[in-house]
Amino acid sequence: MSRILITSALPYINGVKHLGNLAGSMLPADVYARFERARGADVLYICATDEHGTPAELAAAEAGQDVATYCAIHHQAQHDVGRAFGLSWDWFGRSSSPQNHRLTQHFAQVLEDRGLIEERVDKLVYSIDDKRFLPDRYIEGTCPVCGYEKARGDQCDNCNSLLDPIDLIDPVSVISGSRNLEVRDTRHLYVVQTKLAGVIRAWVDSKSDFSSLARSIAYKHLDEGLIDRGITRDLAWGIPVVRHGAPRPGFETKVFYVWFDAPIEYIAATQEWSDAGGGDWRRWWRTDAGADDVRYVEFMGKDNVAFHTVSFPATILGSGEPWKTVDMLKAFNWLNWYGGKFSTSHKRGVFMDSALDILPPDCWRWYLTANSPEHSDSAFTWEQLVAAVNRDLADVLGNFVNRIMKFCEAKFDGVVPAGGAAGPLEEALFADVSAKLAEVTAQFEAIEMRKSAQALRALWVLGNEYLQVAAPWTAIKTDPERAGVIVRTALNLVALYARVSAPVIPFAAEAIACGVGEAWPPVWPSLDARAELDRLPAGRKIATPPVLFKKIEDADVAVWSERFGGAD
RNA sequence: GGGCCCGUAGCUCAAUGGUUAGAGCCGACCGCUCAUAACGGUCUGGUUGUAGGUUCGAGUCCUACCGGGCCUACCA
Repeated sequence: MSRILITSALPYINGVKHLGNLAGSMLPADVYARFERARGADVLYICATDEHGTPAELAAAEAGQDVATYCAIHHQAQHDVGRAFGLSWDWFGRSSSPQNHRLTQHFAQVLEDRGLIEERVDKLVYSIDDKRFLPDRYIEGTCPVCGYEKARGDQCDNCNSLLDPIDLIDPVSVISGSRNLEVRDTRHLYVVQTKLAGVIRAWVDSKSDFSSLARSIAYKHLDEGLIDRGITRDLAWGIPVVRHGAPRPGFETKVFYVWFDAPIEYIAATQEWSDAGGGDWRRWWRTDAGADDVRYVEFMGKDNVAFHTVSFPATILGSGEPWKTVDMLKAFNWLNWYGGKFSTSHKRGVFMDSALDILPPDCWRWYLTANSPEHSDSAFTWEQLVAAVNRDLADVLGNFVNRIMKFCEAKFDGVVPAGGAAGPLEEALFADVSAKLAEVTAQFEAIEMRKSAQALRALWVLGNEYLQVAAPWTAIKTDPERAGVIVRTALNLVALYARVSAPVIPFAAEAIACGVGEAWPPVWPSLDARAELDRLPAGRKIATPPVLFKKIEDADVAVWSERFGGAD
């Protein structure tokens, strides 16, 4: 049995995620996990909240909570909304877990033992009123190049110059507005990535399954020369910096940088799963404990690629320990909101919790799969959402299931008809379905989201085409046995659709499977349509499920546009 | 500034350098009546951003330009 480890980029703890976060990592990872499980693979799908860093501290302060409480609440909220979307994580962990503390500290220790960590003194801007060092982007001031007054510490949005916050004229803290700032020396740990360039390049060279996007980003950093990375920060919330198990002298008020510990949480979350009785985490992550035959697939937005192709590999390759590394890296672009970005503050865009207020999860899952931003940025529009739900789900799939099951209930007492044999129409159908099954399987296997949806839809369409030509409503009047063959074949199509659609629309698929009395969770079909469309036993009682996909009305769109923005 | 990506039908997107550039949606027409006013069929629709170049052959490769987007390591 093949074993597949799947991770999706860790959603940051800071508030509910929007549809772009879902579309660009968690949803495609879930679709792939469901597909491979149905095929019989041993799948482990791991995700977690990324809980450290300045934004978490600030969000907690704004909410009037201590950081630990804030993170606990929002971890649970993200967990619940993810489950409501049907995300089938085997474990949804927390980067603040004890397991991640231990493992992050372990990696730092091992890297230092191997001479890959150095202490250096940086000059950073300290805000006396905020009582904290300010990350570059939390400082604003006048651009020394062009005079723009709202330049951020790292870059001027007006002239695009890359800046050092120390050079800003009249700097101000974005957090408090305070101008009471000073430059202070601060000591930090650095991973000496310059020593690892050869190892990382050889590793990237060996990853032929990486997308061109992932490879080009990795090579860009390698070609320009890797920069040693600071892996500690002056913060209270995070993983303490220790040495040989004791607080590291001079680092008592510092923690590891969130980007150092977050990817390590992929492994630590698996340990959390393990400790909770899930199984042996080593079989998935240690090549000296059976992880050699694991295929590891990562899903992420393109902003994450450099961290997953350069800095995280630097951590685990630098350790010299036998860790499993990623085999396939699937990177996504952005889902935009009417050409712009999703924005909480401007009330633009739909976030995961409110999305479920207005439509069931399958509608979103289908839309975001069929319009996945996998090869370039894509734009959310209400028009496309309506088309995806009303045309694809309601008219093509939902109506097909409904029309044939209702017909069966009306003419055959809701029982799978017996008797008769497949004729030329069925033979043609078998050939078409076999071809489409092959296409659907190939696209899911290749993790091509849009093409998977396209192929699924083409498979659904075959059902309506078949019914149109076979016309059981005519046959029932003259040749009941022939009508029985048609109904039985079409009901088998219904059952088949439940199985192949399950990765994308699991809730509807389960309702359909239940309606025709089929087992759940589903098993992926073979490519032999003749066999797959002759599975339902004659005489089985079926029950038409309630309307699978309610259509979206113009009035709904008007209300939603008002509530969420867009279309204006 | 550096790097990367994109530009194809009204819209969203396809097309290992190889027939006449294809799908879905939208639109028009025809058919069907089992079904969620649903389904099926036919048709309309293109100087592939612009200008050059390489090639027997270019949407695809090269150059320049125009337009849009992303990344750039301390937001994550």
